[in-house]
Amino acid sequence: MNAEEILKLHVSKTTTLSDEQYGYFFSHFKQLSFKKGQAIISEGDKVEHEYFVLDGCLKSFYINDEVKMFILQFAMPTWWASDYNALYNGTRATINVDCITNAEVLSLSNSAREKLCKEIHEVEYFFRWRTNKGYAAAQKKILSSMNKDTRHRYEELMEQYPELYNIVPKHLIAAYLGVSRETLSRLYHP
Amino acid sequence: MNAEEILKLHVSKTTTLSDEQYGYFFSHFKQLSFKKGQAIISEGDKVEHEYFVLDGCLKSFYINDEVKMFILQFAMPTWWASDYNALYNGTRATINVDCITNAEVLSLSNSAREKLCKEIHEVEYFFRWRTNKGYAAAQKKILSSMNKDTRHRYEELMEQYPELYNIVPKHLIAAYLGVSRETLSRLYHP
DNA sequence: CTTCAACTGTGATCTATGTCACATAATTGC
DNA sequence: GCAATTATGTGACATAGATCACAGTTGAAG
Repeated sequence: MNAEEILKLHVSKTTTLSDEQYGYFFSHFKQLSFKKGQAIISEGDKVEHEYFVLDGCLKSFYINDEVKMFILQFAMPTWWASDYNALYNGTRATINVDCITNAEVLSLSNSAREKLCKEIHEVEYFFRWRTNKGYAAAQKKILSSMNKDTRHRYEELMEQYPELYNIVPKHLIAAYLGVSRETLSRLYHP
Repeated sequence: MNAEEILKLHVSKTTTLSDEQYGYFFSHFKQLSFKKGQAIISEGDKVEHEYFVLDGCLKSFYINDEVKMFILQFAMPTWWASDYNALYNGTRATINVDCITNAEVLSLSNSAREKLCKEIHEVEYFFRWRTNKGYAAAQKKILSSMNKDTRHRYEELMEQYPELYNIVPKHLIAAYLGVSRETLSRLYHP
């Protein structure tokens, strides 16, 4: 399946666009290839785009003053990633996004999204819906981190995204769960 | 300021509606009064509405199997609250919402929101924008909880919402920060 | 005004997790 | 194919925070 079809399938799950509308919509995206380890957004950057993952796996993460990494999200195919705070507010990036594996993505600029939302009511619906999903997922993550112990959160993650087990090194999983790599290791090597 | 004016001011910060459009928009809201301690949404309820706070303070929270409470959000005037997961997906509530103080709210049903979004493009823009804000706030909360110690998170909260200090009992603040009331108490009484 | 419930403070433990240190294994680049 | 990273396992110890127990304090309702 090519990029145009993958995105179309994704959009059509919630939104109805005519072929003409979809063609116009898709024309605003640019396809990009990245190598494993390559940065897409780095702290301090001007953030002008968001990214739709076609293939591969990205991570969005924050590095604190003690140079410790905290992973907000792994982005698998059909997921979106960016520093949305910076993107919406026109501020500099505080979140980084880079590639855990080689990746194919579609980029969409903030201005193109806003233009499309203005021009096509259905597109605005689509992006509202998408953010709703993101918001619900974020809430769930907050509750899960307050409520459940590390083992539970690890198993929840593995159950929901088994692909991660093979693709993502354990210390990154630990950084996602918010524990040290040693703690995660000891969970299954007591 | 009355309910209609408060909501109008809130909406007009991001969105331009004609007086006629706004009147129509507002006609879909219902004003409700609640007493301190009263429940608005309880676990297991069918969730059909979201709530815009005019006056007072709500909390949205989760109770786990050990009957421990975790607060997701305090909702102050001009904030929105509901169990959005349940609201969007038509599932039963897992999140509770109740009143920390007496409260005046405007309720909007899910179906009315969707109808308004369909009918008035600008309204769809408003709700997309609103969820964007919520999403950004949720991300910030996730990072903050992974990254900062309890004292930092407490001070951040107090700095951003000083009103809470007088209105909200400390054990609820602790439930928001995800620590025990004893730990929070000891922060400032060592 | 008084009575009961909700809220807050504080000591004595216990426990999960962090940190540091080092060893080994697996990947990647050349 | 080998060297150099990068990833993982594991012991010893430190520590933030949980839990339990109880006392004092405030506040709301009759």
